[in-house]
Amino acid sequence: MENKDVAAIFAEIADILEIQEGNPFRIRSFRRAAQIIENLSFSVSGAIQEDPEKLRSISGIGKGTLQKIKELVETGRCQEHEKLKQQVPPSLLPMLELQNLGPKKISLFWRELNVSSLEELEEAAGQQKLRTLPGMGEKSEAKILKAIEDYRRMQGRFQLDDGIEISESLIAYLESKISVHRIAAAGSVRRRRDTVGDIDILVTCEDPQKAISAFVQHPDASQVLASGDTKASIVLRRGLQADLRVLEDESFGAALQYFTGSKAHNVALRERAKRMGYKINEYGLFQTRDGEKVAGEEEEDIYRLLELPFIPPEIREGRGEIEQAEKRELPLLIEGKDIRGDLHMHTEATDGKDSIEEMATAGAKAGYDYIAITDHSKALAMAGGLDEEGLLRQIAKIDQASAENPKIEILKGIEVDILAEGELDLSDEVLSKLDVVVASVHSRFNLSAKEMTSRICHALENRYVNILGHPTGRLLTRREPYSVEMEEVIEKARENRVCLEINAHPSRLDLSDVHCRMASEMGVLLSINSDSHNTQMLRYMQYGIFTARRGWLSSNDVINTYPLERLRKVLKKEEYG
DNA sequence: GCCGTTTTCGGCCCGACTGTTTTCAGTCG
Repeated sequence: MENKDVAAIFAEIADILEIQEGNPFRIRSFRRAAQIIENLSFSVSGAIQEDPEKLRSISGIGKGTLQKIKELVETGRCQEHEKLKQQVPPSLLPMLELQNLGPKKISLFWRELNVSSLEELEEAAGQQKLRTLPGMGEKSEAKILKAIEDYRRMQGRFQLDDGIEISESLIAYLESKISVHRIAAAGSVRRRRDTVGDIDILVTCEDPQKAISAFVQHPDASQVLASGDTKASIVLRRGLQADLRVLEDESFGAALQYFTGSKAHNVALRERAKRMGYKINEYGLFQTRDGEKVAGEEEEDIYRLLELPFIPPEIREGRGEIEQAEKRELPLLIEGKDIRGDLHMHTEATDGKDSIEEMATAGAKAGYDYIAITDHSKALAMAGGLDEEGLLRQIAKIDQASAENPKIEILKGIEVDILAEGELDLSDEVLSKLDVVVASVHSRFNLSAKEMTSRICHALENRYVNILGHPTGRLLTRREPYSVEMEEVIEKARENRVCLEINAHPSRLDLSDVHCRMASEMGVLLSINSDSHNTQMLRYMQYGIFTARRGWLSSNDVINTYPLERLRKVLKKEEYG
């Protein structure tokens, strides 16, 4: 059982308890446990078998949670969860996703009107039955119908690149409409999460009312969800929600801290503040004893007064960053300027658009010392994958291009398919002629976790494999990762001196941040690759760096920050870490 | 359910907006 499965069950327990109006603090504990488990850098099933104390020592995992994890790992079920599922129809739970509808109302509809599914809710609202209940009226009923419609239409989260682009355009729009003092995007966009659920913009300006009205009149706003004195929410045509908060200059830093989150980070920070005799909210840091405001204008001041170094937004996820910061043991996170090359890109030889020379020129322009050309292998017929002969011709072309391009080293590579049983799509003989071998799964995604794990591990045993490409195959917002026991794959990579890829394409970002941290803690090296299919895509590197930072990586964890000579040693497996 | 340099019991982050009220409950972030 993988961490995310265990986490999902705790989250569902919390949902059910919420509808039953159970103790809110108990509910919060289950949610917190779910979040901790999902973010863990080791697998709970391994820990249960080897060292349960490792779990128990985490703040937020107590006796009860540990017992339930143990039960889940050993039996695949948990009695309390099974019992709760009997008491509340599971069809009730998706209703929690509806905007402005929470457990209290859902429970009310269920008790009073026997509404137990989205469809029944829609029917009851259509028949104007909801408005007869206490606290309900005509408007609430209409809102629920709208929320059902939105739920069916909206796909939920958006890719980070879209989130960044939309927030930058909203900022430019506001700057063109009003006299802005300071403005910034907060939330998951600022934390550079792989997907974003909404956009948070903070602004200080001359005239707050004008900011709100300009915002709600944005030409791309399809809906205004709220519009108050200091806060407004709109839904953009693309389906993404955007929130604006208007602030005083003296609170900008506090608001930036507050709205950057994550929620888990803020809760932990507030607990610390409280222990130290302070109170934090979006307006500032205040002394508990006399209410005096001691910080607020700059975000840095808040961390400084709490006796912490500045914590980069990318790692503010409540994954132990505050404790590490307190000990001054946060890693020095990798930065864009550390990258010296790009080890995964395609050309017109297969499904890329540009030539070897054009990719090399683009690499040199990006300031790289080296690139690797890694086209597809023959199993990927759709992409015109290379067979042994084709690859030999490609090798000759790369040598030629390399001779003509003294500015940058062009490494000879391939992205070779991992076939059904874990064998590779090209012979060892031809692979041995290459500098870089990226091995990737592009087919048969539906294997069981066990089969997929052994398939990938088998491929990693090939002595020519250097990098496991996009290790879980996910496509953000479109395709779930295939099931695989990542801890086993990481262990196998370490044994065989293979690196794991962070595929920087914004729809992949795979390895995920959590798995990056797991890999680095287990002593495995990574490579951040753009997987470019044309020269424009080299810029995707930045998204891979965001993911690496979110995974607590420093430049030493990432082989394409190494000078060429050191990189070559790693690729020849003479050196590792 | 979790936690403890005030506590093994009694707390648990906090403020804005909306719709329903006529002082507040529910929801959200």
